[in-house]
Amino acid sequence: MAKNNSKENTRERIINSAKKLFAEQGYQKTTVVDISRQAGLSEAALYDHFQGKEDLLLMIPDLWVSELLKDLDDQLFGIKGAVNKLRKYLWWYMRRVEQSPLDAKIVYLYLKTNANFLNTEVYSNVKTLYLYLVEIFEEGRKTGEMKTDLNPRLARDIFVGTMDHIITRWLLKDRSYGLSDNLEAIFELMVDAFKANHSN
Amino acid sequence: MAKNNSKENTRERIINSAKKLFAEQGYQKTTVVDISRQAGLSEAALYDHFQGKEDLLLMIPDLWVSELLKDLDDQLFGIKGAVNKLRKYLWWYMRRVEQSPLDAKIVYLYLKTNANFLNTEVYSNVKTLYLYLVEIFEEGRKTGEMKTDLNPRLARDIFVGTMDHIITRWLLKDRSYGLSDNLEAIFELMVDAFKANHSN
DNA sequence: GCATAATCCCAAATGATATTAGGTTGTCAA
DNA sequence: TTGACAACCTAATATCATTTGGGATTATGC
Repeated sequence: MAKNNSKENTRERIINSAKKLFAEQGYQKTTVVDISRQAGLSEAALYDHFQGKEDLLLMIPDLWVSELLKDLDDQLFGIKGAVNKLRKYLWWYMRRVEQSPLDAKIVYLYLKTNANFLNTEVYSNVKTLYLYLVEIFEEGRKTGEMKTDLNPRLARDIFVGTMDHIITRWLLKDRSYGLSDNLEAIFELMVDAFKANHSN
Repeated sequence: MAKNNSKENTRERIINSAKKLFAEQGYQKTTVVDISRQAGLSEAALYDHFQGKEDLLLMIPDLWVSELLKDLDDQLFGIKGAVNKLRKYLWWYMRRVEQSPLDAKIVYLYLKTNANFLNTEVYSNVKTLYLYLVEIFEEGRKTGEMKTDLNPRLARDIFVGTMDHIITRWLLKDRSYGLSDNLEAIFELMVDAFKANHSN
């Protein structure tokens, strides 16, 4: 239907406008008027599509993280060995962040401060993304590729923490350098924490 | 002087009120009226002491991080070996966070989203805090206690990223468990990424 | 002492901005 | 044709952050 289509179009236009403005000026400094102007609408019309400004903020990364989740299976399919999967995970994720810096900025800088984040669909999807890591570490432990006494959740903390830290700094510094610089070096470093000690 | 003293008192009362409310309800949901009521003042009086709500937000962790910085030298003094210093750093920092959860919450959840964060005194102090880590890693590299080809800045990224991740989760989960649970285990794991391989 | 200035505080505007009310137009199905 | 509904609008209203313009109290200089 043309109607439905136009509605979807408008929704998308609003989301994209908000995404752009939130990422550029920050959540607080962006006004609802800004967003609706950018989308070519009145403020009131925006409220027919979204509950409000905060709702809009939570909506934006929802889509992105869902897509990530959908893609991940594909990306890891057919890769042999825990270390290789882990490497793929890292490069894949960093690339996706680099390709969608606006979404990433909203997730990393604005979402976590929101009191409702933990009740969000996004949060549950992020947890699932991380779950893959735990599984990879478990696989590595079982196959002996990694330490046999490796605690997969602690390993995940190190891995995710390091990724998040690098990403957050990159976002704060306005993406003035390549996100994947030094990535292989840092990967090798981290992996030494997980790998079985071959010389023993 | 009594006057100066009272002024300092009021300033402190305002800061403590704001700290409490920001940490409890979040920055956005806390109003200036809330803060001034809590401090037993009118809104207008608050503006004689601070430039505004945002200024207040940036002021709060300033004090805390300065204190941390002052304390750090003392804490590391007299500890021999890079790994031992690193362990001390981790436990010390986590304890300080546990002791000042309100400050930590503001730094970790609200400050990073602020556009002016990078121009803040806090940011520069945080960088100095991290610099100690780089120095520890350099020492470890030089003495052979750690890998001779260890890149100290990458090692710092892993270390800081992991700490931050653990702290952020703890804060988001409303500090419902001990922050230092599993700390030694995660430390041992991380250190394997940095340590020289003794068997080679 | 006394005038002057400075400090600390307030009640009441002001201004910006999120949100809502109520109405208009256009589309479509019966 | 008409009634319902979708999508949009203009014009309130509500909620704060911030300013204005003092009032009281306390130092400071003479």
